[in-house]
Amino acid sequence: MEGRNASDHVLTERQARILKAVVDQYVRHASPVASETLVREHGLGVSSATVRNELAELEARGFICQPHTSAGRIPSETGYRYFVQRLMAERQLSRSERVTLRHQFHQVALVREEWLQLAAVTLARGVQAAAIVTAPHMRQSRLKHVEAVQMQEHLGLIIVVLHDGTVKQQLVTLPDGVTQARLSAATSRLNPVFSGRTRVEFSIKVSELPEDQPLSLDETFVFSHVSNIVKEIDSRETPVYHSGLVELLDQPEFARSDRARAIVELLERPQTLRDVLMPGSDADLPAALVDSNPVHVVIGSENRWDWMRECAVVTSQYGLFGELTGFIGVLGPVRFPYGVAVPAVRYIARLMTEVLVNDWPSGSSTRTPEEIDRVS
Amino acid sequence: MEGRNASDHVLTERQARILKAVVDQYVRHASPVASETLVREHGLGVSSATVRNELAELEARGFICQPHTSAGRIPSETGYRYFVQRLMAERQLSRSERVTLRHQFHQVALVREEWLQLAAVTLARGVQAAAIVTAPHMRQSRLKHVEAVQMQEHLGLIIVVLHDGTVKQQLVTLPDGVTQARLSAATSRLNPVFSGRTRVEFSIKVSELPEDQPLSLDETFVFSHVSNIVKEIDSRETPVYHSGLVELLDQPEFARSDRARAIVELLERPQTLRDVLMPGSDADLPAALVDSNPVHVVIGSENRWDWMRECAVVTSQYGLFGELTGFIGVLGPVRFPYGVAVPAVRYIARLMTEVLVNDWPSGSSTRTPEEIDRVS
DNA sequence: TGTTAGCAGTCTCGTTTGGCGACTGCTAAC
DNA sequence: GTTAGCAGTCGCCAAACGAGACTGCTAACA
Repeated sequence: MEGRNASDHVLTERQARILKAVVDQYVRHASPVASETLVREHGLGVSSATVRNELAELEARGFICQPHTSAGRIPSETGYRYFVQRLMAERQLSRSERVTLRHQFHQVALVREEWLQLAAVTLARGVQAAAIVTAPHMRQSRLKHVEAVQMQEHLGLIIVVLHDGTVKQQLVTLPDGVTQARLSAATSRLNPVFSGRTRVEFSIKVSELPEDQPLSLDETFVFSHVSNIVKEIDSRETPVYHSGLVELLDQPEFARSDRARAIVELLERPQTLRDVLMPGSDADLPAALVDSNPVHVVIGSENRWDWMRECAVVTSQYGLFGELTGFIGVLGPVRFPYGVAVPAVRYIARLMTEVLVNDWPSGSSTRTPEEIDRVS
Repeated sequence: MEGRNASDHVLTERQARILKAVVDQYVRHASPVASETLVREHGLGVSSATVRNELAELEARGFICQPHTSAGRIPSETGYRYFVQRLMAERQLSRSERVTLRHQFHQVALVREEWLQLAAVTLARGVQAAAIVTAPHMRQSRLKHVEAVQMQEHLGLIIVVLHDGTVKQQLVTLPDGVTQARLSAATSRLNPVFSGRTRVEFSIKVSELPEDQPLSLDETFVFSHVSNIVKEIDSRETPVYHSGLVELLDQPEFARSDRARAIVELLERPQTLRDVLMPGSDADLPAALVDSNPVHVVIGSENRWDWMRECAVVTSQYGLFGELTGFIGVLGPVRFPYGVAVPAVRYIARLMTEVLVNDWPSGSSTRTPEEIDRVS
């Protein structure tokens, strides 16, 4: 081991070809790859001895390593990282795949739960790994409309509709003598105050009412309940959907039952999943990656948690940035088909943004599907 | 092997004690139990040789078996079945456990999703196995109330409230010129027709309107959308919640990765989960079990599917029978702590029924918590 | 007739051993 | 700089072995 490392200088073209071949081969077959195999299956045009010399060089510089003396080589994390940034061929989705996907997505776009579940299932199947999707979330919910319905003598239902399409209802106990008419009167005066405002904003608005028009008892009753409901929505964690646990368990890395257990435990904990999806601060990333809708790749020990050093994640964000956004990602072993995962995550994120923008009530953008396909 | 079998005659009291000891011991330690161990840890008051003789008898009659010649005994399915029906000591929940549980359940009773998830998590933790819960489901939804809200010029939201507390909304495209006032007019005429009726009933009611008061265009518009929404609810599968996959994977039976895979695949398929929970026809069960809220125990090859012959399930139904019901159950290996699972499932089912009856809008029963505790 | 001690017999499981095969690194020739 | 050839290393696997765990049986005993 000399003091050289990956950043000393770039790889020769042949070294790069060999490294790429090693990664491709290992990702496919999950067992250390031999020099012989490389020349046989990757048409390198040189003998295995030459390849062995190059492999020794690549190993000395930290791109690959040997599990033991007489085994083939496997990529190191440095090797994967170099592969992802410079060598990887992204496998684009075919035109017909994209048409099918868009069709499916728009079809279920209005049922939030199914829509997000579809995204997770699609990603998981496409990449053969576990996919995770968080629901789109507004930093501060804006109200659209409020209804109050009397259901029995003392039982009412308050329904809150948000700008992002969320509908939330809560059963409440009604004071004596409250009727549907009184509830309707209250909501019809409150709705103009609520509409388009966040929780804090409408609290202020109510406190600014002229002294000669204070809220009636009924109105105060509805107002306080609505305020509580919205408060709860704002503080609540967005739901997380996932799919593809089976695909993950099929990978040899998770055949050992303790690893399987760890993965299952991870996927059963929504809070941890959310943490996995949220990238760290973008500050330390090269500016080129930050511009629009970047796809983040985190490999092995680059993860924030030690227990994830055997895993890789590919994540992205979708939606209207700073407004209504969610996260999606795929999770797999470090030996991960990055060339499939990265474009898949990128495309699904674009597609979800498109659906959010065009099919949801608060949408205002008019980008067409064709435009989106062209950039992706 | 002689022609004798379990039903020839009952076991002697000592044989029963020994069988019970074998099951208890095996359920706890998951390894074949030896005659020596039985006398040492279960105070049988006879020598191991005597126990060996009895074990030979029990084996001849099919209650236990040997994995191989020089191993201890493990219960056969017949053995487990006999244990469950005649020997099992049900471990009742303590008073404080029950108080805590009821408190938790009532606290989240109004948020359906959390309530069902809580049931699954509680069961899974209590039994150390996987728990499955289906949402309560009405055979035919009855409407309570309908709202139609204009959100943008051509965008409306139709909100349907059902008797069982379900709220379902759908975005619709509004015809030209429709206003909030016209929508409100339509719903205020339709609500009396809808209220308390099933989908089929209100279709009939509408067709019976006098000729001089036909539905207006707006009313027809709302009516057809409501009809579709309810139709979809009626035909839709109820959601299924589950928990405890990790607990299951910790059992030695599922250490082998192919078995783990099978279980994970099962739990990821809602439709299969529903099938697992629904008991077969009750017709072939002894009448004593059918009376009220029976707990079903299905062991190994008694299951309807061959791939579940390594599993046992303990299930029950909750809710208002024939009206608004759901299913709950726990799933584990055949080596299952039936003595814990059966009372746990029974109690949670009672508790869920209680919550459904007292905290939900359509409730009418007035059974008190104390009464429920007394019978359980 | 039922119970018990003692013992031979059987089978699993963990460990050891040895051979095979898969690669590599090195050397020397081209 | 490239290649053939070869010695050396190590994981993997199957066979062999010994220890340990229980049983079933036999014969003695209450």
